[in-house]
Amino acid sequence: MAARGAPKAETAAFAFAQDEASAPAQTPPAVVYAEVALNKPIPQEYTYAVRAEHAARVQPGSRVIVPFGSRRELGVVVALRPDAGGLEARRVRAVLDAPDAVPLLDEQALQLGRWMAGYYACALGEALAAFLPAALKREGAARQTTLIRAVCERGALQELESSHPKHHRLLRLLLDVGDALEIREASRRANLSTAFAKTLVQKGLCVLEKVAVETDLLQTATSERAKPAQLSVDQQKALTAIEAALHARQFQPYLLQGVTGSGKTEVYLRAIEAALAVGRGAIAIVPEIALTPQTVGWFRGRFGEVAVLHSGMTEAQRRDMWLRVKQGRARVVVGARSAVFAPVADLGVVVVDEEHEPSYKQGETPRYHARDVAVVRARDAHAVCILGSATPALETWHNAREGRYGLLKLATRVGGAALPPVEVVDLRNEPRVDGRPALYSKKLVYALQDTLKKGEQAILFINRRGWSPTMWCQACGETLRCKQCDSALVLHRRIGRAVCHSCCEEITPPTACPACTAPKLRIFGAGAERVESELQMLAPEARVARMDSDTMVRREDYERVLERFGKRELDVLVGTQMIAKGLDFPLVTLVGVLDADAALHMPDFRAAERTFQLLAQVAGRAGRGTRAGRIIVQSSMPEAPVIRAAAKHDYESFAQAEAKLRMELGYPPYGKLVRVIFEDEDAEIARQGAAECALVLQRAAGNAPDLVLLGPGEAPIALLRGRHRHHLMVKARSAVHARGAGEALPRVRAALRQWIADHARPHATVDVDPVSML
DNA sequence: AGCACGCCGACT
DNA sequence: GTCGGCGTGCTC
Repeated sequence: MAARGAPKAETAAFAFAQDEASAPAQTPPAVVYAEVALNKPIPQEYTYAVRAEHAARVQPGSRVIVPFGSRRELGVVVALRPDAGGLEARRVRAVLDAPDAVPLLDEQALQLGRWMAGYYACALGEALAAFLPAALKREGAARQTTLIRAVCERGALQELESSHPKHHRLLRLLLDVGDALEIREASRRANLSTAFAKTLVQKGLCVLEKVAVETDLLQTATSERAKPAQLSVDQQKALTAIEAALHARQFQPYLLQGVTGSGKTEVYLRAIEAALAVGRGAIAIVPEIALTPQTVGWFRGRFGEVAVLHSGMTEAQRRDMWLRVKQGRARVVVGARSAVFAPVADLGVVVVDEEHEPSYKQGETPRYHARDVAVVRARDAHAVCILGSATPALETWHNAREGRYGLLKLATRVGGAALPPVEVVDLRNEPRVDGRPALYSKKLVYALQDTLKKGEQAILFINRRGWSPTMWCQACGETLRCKQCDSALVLHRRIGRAVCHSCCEEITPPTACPACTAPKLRIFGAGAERVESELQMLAPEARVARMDSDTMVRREDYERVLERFGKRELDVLVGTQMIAKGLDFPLVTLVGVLDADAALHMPDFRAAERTFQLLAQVAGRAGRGTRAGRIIVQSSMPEAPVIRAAAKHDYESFAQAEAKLRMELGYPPYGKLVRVIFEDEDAEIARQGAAECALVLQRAAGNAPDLVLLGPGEAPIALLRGRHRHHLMVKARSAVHARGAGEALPRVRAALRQWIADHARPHATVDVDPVSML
């Protein structure tokens, strides 16, 4: 909420003196006072006087411009009061402006914001900032956006390569896109500030374009999805339950569990239809990666006026969409994570598709989980919340089992196609190449050749970008690491650079070991780039495309590749996460997972769950047509229970086994986690801060039963962007199961808040219900 | 988070 | 002598 146009030379003292001098004589008196929440990590609201001229426009939920120190800030009014609440009158400053004729946030939004601030331990203003599109968080709504376009040849890259690596990265992105990009968007994608874009313009390599783009990028897409005349028995049952709750105006969360192809989407669409029929609105959130024109098209095709909120849109477009919803011109919203906050009046249905997706957790403040916000929002609105998944998060599974969520199961695939069998290949038994397991097992190679011979298609999945994730020196054993992050650099051959996947920083790969100067670095391991390349050697005649965030720079790239794949102009898709979801091609009869263990090795109690979900999702891509499918999963630990359960498509037995472990260890859903991350440029300060804070928390906890402090210790990513990281974890048994934790946890949280308030360094971040432990 | 104020080291 | 480092404290 940085306000623009702040008076340049005005100091705090000067502004204060001026207010004071003019207040009694000339300024009209305040008619009311406003509590204003600012988007800053200050656990407090501020009181401002409201003069008569602004009174009508200053309501709870209104945005206001206020003086704050020496600056102007945009904040949100969270309450009005008749007096300044015992605050010394001369210390109260006045609201400068109120831009909205009508409050942008309603009472329910403020209530949800308060819940978020309390639950996720952030300031109210930070929570409320999540409700507004970026363009409305700044003073003076932008009527136009600035786009940047590269106007040079690729040759210009070379000059920047070693001297200005950041400019090089940004310019390459722009050249790859080959089109104008919003300046903010381009900078965000290159993980840079907008300053670098401006330098490129100054050098004459790029130009800026001011455009008043108001059109919806995805508007053109309406994909027909035939409305089935008849629902399956399970679908009908689910819908009947949903409609009953909807008509009773009763809060009801549901877990809608069904494998891919079982018809969850049709249930969402009918539920939304039912909400509209009784005059209520609806929100559907889907993982960012699944928010394709096709998905949006299903909703547009059925409902016509659908607002889409998506990160691929410009700020102006998102602002317009948001306002369209606010004005009630669109009653159905489809969007990614942040769309849970869409200002839909009289919400009847909230859908969270693929509710287990970790991307629903926001990585920055406010660190909310969109699925959990959806449930709370539905509760406040007396709405139905539908959480859909084939492989629910264990938390959701548990809630359904305990009866807190209704369970709606879709048992069969529509059309009755059976899930194809999974064949697990033990990589340890494969002949070694260079002392390392081969990338492709013999079984996978044969299956691929067979598939190609039959004119069918295949999908190969590897959960890593780039060519090779490790470059190491045989002489001294060192691996090449990012200086800023300490994580291993990944070789990307196409661009000929070594890239840090943590901070996006990249270097030209050195020819000699930086540590011991031995002349050669060896390459070890594989990413999508290498998988693709090796495939070309194994099956030279195969027409292959790679889909990962390196090759899919533009939205159109993605669409075009899928279109070609659908038209059988391609035989094999190689890709990362990006191809794990949603693809529905009847001629795909083979799915290969090259390294099923990758996710299992993550330092995370959810590693097994992730692995299961990933395998199930990828497996769902095969055999969707009439021909039988095959799934080949390569693993170095095929006896692991997760792999075995995944091979049998047996979610329930996996969930039960996993639940047992979680219960024993007190992890979610049987316990609650709060993670605190301590960061500082100085490793010692980070370490000591963590240790000291841990001690304070331990004291606050006393010897409460069922409340455990884990750590402190180095975070798995111990160095990120030049900041050393330590962390600790508070683990509390769920109140239902525990005695004592109910009181101890709030006590610990209060102590934590206090400690953070008292210490500027190291910087501490609180992550409630963390989803990543890195 | 900014940002101003305030107190100690290497420069014209 | 001063410019500038970043610790500390405040913002209605």
